[in-house]
Formats: sequence, structure tokens, C-alpha cells
Amino acid sequence: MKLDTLKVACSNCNLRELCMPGGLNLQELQQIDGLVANRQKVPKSGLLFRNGETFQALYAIRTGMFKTAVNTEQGKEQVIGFQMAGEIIGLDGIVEDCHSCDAIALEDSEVCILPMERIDDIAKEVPGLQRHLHKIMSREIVREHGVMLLLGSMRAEERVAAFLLNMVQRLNARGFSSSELVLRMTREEIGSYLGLKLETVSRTFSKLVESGMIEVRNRHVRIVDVDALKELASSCN
Amino acid sequence: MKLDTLKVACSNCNLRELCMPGGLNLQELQQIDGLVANRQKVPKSGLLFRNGETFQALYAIRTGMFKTAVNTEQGKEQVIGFQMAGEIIGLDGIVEDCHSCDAIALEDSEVCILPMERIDDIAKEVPGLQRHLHKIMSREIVREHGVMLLLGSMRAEERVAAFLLNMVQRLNARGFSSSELVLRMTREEIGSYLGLKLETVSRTFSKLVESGMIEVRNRHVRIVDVDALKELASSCN
DNA sequence: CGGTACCTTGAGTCAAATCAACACCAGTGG
DNA sequence: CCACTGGTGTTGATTTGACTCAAGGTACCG
Repeated sequence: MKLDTLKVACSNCNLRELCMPGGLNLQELQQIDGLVANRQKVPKSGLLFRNGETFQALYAIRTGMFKTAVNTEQGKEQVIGFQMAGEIIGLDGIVEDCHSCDAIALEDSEVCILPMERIDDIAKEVPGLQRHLHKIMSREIVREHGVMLLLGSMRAEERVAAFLLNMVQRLNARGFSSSELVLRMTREEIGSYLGLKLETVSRTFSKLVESGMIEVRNRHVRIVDVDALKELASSCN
Repeated sequence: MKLDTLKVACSNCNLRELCMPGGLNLQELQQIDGLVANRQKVPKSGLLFRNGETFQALYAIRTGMFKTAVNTEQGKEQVIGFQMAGEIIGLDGIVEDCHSCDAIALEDSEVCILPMERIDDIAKEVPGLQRHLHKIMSREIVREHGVMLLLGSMRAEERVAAFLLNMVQRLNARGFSSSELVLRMTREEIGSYLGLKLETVSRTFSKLVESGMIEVRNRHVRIVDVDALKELASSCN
């Protein structure tokens, strides 16, 4: 077996449980290996795809972190989400065969390219993959419901608390600390995502520090009182 | 052919172009007819499904209108969307085999029940259906991006303008007027959807009336100056 | 080591929320 | 028939949380 074939095989990827379906037998696993056409490195601030670009593939994040954002006609950007290793981006492109948002790397990153054609072909043979794709899309829909709830009915402190808890929970699922995290995005990007101005994000961090829930040094955040933070995030007055 | 078989056949449903894939041949059309297990009437204020309920089927709206909403732990509801004839609801249930929002009829309605098992089975045979399902889910993701943009960065007037334009455009695609509409939901439900309080919705309507963009009598709205409304909806300061 | 991007904090402003009063309508039942 | 009720919608007065504007501070990179 050649080395670079090995390199792009899902069957021996440590992120498999995160981005690919479980419960496959050996033969199915080998079929799945045909999914990834290639890997692609994306440097910090690099664009993986942009609004208007023809849709060809989904991307599984292998390392690093991305933000996805839509732009108003006035050039203002609304961050839609922050995606990390094991997550799939590009689902927005399927409807119109054309991406409707930008995907930008927040740090040097690497993605697996999953050409949509191959996905469709292999899914025909491997029903588990088909169902898995449905689940991934449904998960994204449900995630966005959560963001809409946040944007539609939470106050600044609640939004920031919910954001931090969400980030640390996802990082924890990837083997990182459940109480410390390093933010890969600016205050402005957090603000855009949360529907707040960067000053408000900064002030809210300070307020949470003052009330002893978190510690902040630059982009390093330590969660001191998870329960209080959860209480806050779900208070939703 | 029995009458009640005819009754639930997609192949002779006038909403087919809205909710089912186009470009199918006769045989495929007949296969698709097996999708709909049943129709179900839902009276005004009735629940089609609720958060936590086991997921079994998607629903295609045949007549009427629904709202979908998620609830906070404190019992406050955030309206996620308003769905009308030809649209598919229930996609949120696929990830966890469990619905994560409520679907409530805003008027007496009727839906076609599409059991997920049947969808999967028939999609194996009819690739066009598979792709169509992907498109529907992707469309929902993109729609939610738009709502996030609205909630994250528009002011009250812009939100209301965007809401009215979106409603009238969708109604127009269903053969209704492109300048008049009857709202099936309360000001409070509109407010919840737009991240505003009901008083703000009411005041904003009044403001738009005053500036000559729309006319309002109860839930009947007439759009007088579409261009001004569009201008407003996309100004996004 | 200088420049730039990023972050924090303060003071004042403003848009939307809150609180409150009242109008309207449909349905109910005396 | 009318009085009553509860849900809905409008409008006004006031408050407030987040925004805006402004000034520095800090960290990072070539």
C-alpha cells in the first residue's frame, strides 16, 4: 500500500468517529476510503470557498478551525458559525450548486475534500453513509435553531456564556480541557456571531471575570465556575 | 384505480413542483407515489409534532400554514420559521431520531406524511429523490443563514421589511398576489421570529404605514411601495 | 524596534424593551 | 339582545442594555 494512499484513508483517520458514520464493516470502510479525493492545506485567513463559487465538494476539517460567514450587500459580514476538526462544511452549496457563504481559516488548517459526486456514488452502495449525510445536515439545521434562539432572545451575558460553554464542550469532545480554551477568533468575530459589537463582547468578558465565572488572558479563557455559567446561559430572561 | 389511492398520489398533486423533484420519468413518478403514507388534517393551533417526540416522518404541507418553534427551559418560545404549502417540515428530527422543535398549525391545515423509512427505500431506487432531499435540507440551512443575518445585524424596520417581502414572495410563488397578503400569525409570533417584542412589531408596522410603504388593516397587509421596502430591507446599516 | 491589528475601558446616545392604558373583536352565556 | 370576557392590537411614557465614539493600552510581526 502506497504511503499517500494511506495518508488520505478515512479508515485509519483518528477523526473518523467524528466525521464518518460508525458501525461499518470492513468492506464498507474500504468503500468509504474512496470518498476523499485529496487533502488541502488552508493557511490562516485563507478562503476555502466563497459566496458565489461553484459547489463541487464538501470539506471535512482535519486540523484547524474555520469561520463561515454571509455578507450583506453593504459588505458587512455576519458570522454563521465556527467549525473545528471533524466537522463538515459546505452543505450550503448543495441547493443551488453554488456556495452561499464564505469559509475562512482562523488558523493554519487542513481539510479533506469530499467531491459531491463521489459521495452520491458511494452512498448508493453504502446505505450507512447516506443516512449519515442526512444526519449531518439535520444536525446543522438543529445547530442553527440554537443560534436563532440565542440571537432572538438572549441578552449579551447569556450569549457570551452560551458561546463559551459551546466552544469548550466541543473542544472537550476532541480531547481538550473541559475548562480551558484558546479562542482562535477576534472579539469582533465573536461579536458578529453573537449579534453584538466587539466592545460589548469585551465588556461582557470583563463582567464575567469580575463575577468570578471565568478568567481571561488575551484569547486564553479558563472557566472557573461552569455551573454559574450554565445557569446564566440558560436563564434567558 | 381506487379513489383514495388517487387522492394521496404525488404524481397528480398540484403542489408537486414545489415539494417533489422535477424531471422524473413516468416510472419514477409512480415510485414516488409510494412516499405518502397518509394525509393528516391539523386544526388551527394543533400540534403536528413537538419537541422530544420520536421522529418517524417528514411532512409536506398541502394546505394551510405552520410555525416551528424551539422552547427555552424557561418556557419562552423562539419561532424558527413559518412554513406554507409545498414546504417540508420535520428535518430537525433526523439527527437524533427525535424532534427538537414544535410544529403548530396557524390555521386549519393538511399535511402529507412521508415516513422516513419509505423515503430512504425509494431514494435508493430513484436517485433524483435522493438529490432532492439533499437540496431540501441544504435549502433549509441556507434559509436559516438568512434568518441569522437578520437577527444578528438588522434593525427593527429592516427586519419587518425583510419579513414582509419574504412572505409575499413565497405567497406569490404559490399563485397569490405579489402585493397583498394576510398574515396568519399574531404580532407576538412575528416578533418572536424577528427577535422583537410585539409592541415593536406593531409600532414598526405603523411607521411603515406612515411612510407610505404599506397599508395595514388588522392582519391584512398591502405593499404599496415594493422598491422602498426592498431598499429598506437591504440597507442593513 | 516600529507599526499595525487587536483589545479594553469610559462617557454619552439611542433603539428597542418595559410598563401601562385603552381600543377592538369574537365568542359566551345570562 | 346585551354585558362580559379573553385574546389581540395600538399607542404613549419611561427605562435600559447595547451601540457609538473616543482614547489608550497591549501583543504580535516583519
